[in-house]
Amino acid sequence: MAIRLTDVANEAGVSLATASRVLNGSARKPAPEISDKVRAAAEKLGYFPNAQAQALARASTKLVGLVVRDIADPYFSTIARGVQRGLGDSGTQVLLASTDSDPTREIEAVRAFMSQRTDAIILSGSRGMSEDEQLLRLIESYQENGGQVVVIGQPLATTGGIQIDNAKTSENLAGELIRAGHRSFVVLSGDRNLLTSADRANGFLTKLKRTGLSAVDVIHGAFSREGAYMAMSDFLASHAAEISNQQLCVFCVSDVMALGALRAIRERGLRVPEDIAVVGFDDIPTLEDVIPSISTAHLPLEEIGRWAGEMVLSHGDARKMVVTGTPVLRESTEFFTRLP
Amino acid sequence: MAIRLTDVANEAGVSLATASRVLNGSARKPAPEISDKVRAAAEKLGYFPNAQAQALARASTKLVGLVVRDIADPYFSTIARGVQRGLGDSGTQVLLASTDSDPTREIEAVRAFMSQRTDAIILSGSRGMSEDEQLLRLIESYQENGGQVVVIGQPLATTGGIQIDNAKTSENLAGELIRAGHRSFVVLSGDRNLLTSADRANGFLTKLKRTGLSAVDVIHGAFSREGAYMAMSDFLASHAAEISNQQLCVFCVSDVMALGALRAIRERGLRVPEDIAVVGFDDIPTLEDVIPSISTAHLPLEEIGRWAGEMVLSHGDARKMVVTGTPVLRESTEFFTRLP
DNA sequence: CTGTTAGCGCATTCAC
DNA sequence: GTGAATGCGCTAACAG
Repeated sequence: MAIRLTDVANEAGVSLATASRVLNGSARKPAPEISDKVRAAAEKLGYFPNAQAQALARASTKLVGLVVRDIADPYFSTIARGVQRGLGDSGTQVLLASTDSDPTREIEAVRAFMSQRTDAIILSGSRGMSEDEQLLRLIESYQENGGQVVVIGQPLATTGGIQIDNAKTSENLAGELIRAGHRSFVVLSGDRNLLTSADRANGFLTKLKRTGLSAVDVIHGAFSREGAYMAMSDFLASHAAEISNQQLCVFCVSDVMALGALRAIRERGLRVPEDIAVVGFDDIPTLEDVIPSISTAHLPLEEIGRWAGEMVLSHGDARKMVVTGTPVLRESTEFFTRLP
Repeated sequence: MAIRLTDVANEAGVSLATASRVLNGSARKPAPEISDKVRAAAEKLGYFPNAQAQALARASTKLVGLVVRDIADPYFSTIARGVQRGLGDSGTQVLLASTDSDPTREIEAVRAFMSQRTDAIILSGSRGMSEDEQLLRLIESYQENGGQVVVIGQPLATTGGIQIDNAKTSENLAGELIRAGHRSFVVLSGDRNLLTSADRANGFLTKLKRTGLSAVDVIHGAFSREGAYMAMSDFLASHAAEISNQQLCVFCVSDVMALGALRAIRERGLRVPEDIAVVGFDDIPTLEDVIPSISTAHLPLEEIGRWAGEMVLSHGDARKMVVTGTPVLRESTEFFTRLP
């Protein structure tokens, strides 16, 4: 790559220092005439500051790393959009990494971001179990070196971020479903070691218990559309009898899983909500296009991302905020009474 | 940030150069004993190479910039996933920029990437009209300085990339619809200055003409779900008569627009496909969850992204490849004969 | 095979 | 207000 600041300085007949001062904000303001000359030279030569060199000379890189599980998942892509919006025109660039739910890859991503000396790292798809000691240590050392960490989802002791109160949200959601008339629930949860999944499932079960109810069953699948599809298919195959007896309500710990379950239910020739009701969690944009409309717990995903971005900019004083989702009952959970 | 290579070298009692050689691939291999000592020191101190410094000293940054219109749009997020997959474990990091369809922001994104000295830039949401002279000049200067450019969608004279043959794909799609029995078409196109949109609409119209047919109407809306929703709503309101007369088939130049149109149609109380057939373009993953299943032209989005990523790695000899979509007729275009 | 040295491009003290 | 010099952390000749 060519055209260095030195070239611009020469072209303008000034010193390197002066050129630097005019082309980038500096306390000392060069004379207007000089400034114009330098700017003209830069324009003429097509100068572009070398961000790497600047980063080296300054302290900051104006880079923030965003870790997601899968950028093609609407949950994460919506958050990603929010983050970019939150960063606005601050000139901060986003470095993206997808982990595919692989803890190893998550660590690699953080390592890579540390190498890039990103000013901040936004973790949005972390497992969140404290067992990830390696990750925790990594993050701590990043923080010790001045790195900022914003976590979306689980709180992480040493970091700020947007915590999602999954348990409470699920409790509220269960409450609404019960109020709507439902009594027979099945919980479709994700991987057992995914804190998000566990919290949502447990919150739901807690509310049931407190109301004197209990889940007909709690099943597990991968925290994905396919995982839910398979788990639901298995369940339907082995519980045909119970299903025809009553209107079950299946609580899926994420909308993406709800969509997988929905497909399994349909393939089985069952109707939603007449035969089986389905609820999700997250309120991803995709739901707008699904019929029947899917009940869920609404999370302001894009805003959450935006807040994360803004926290980064405001050099987030390790601020923590808590978001509780809002139950939204739609067609997929309309209650039907069965005649015996 | 702390812990430099120098520190590691001191700790290990070797020279800076040696430390560098063992910690990063070099032609010259230090002795095993020395290597172990250095690695141990690095591990102990928690050393992380400073990517900025490395980039400065080497030539390459191992960074690639990805420009999309909106990362929350399934079309782009799927491509983004592909790109990441294509880059695999090459250690190349992805810098993400969203333009919101604003040419200015696209230019800013490219500028930013040039400043970051990304080894390559992948343009996936470009307007593609040659009027963007500013962008073109920018890209040329980037290339002159050794930057690689991969364009997804429109070809761009000086660059390689994955070209999507929108016109031909649309022609084929129209052909299939005609074969299925459809005769009355409406084309719902996007912004007039979006080449992708124009090519798709024109290809479709070309095929109609060649078959002795012509579109009942060609309407325009923003190249988005909302844009399509509004355009379709307007159309339905002002063409009620024609609609009840026959089974129209609405070709939307993208799936996202098809989803918007679908919503407008439903709100109007019309059925798809009985009253109106709907076709999209792209085959975004979202379609899997929509009922009725939407006919479309299938594009291997994730693979396209992957190819782009691979091109970057193989230092893509400005290779160009052309992809033609495959018509996929599903429920949304089932043909119904009207009784007079 | 290992160590020394000179930049990579820029910001920034320090003199003038 | 402007210029010369130093260093950011690292790689790559170049010597030894």
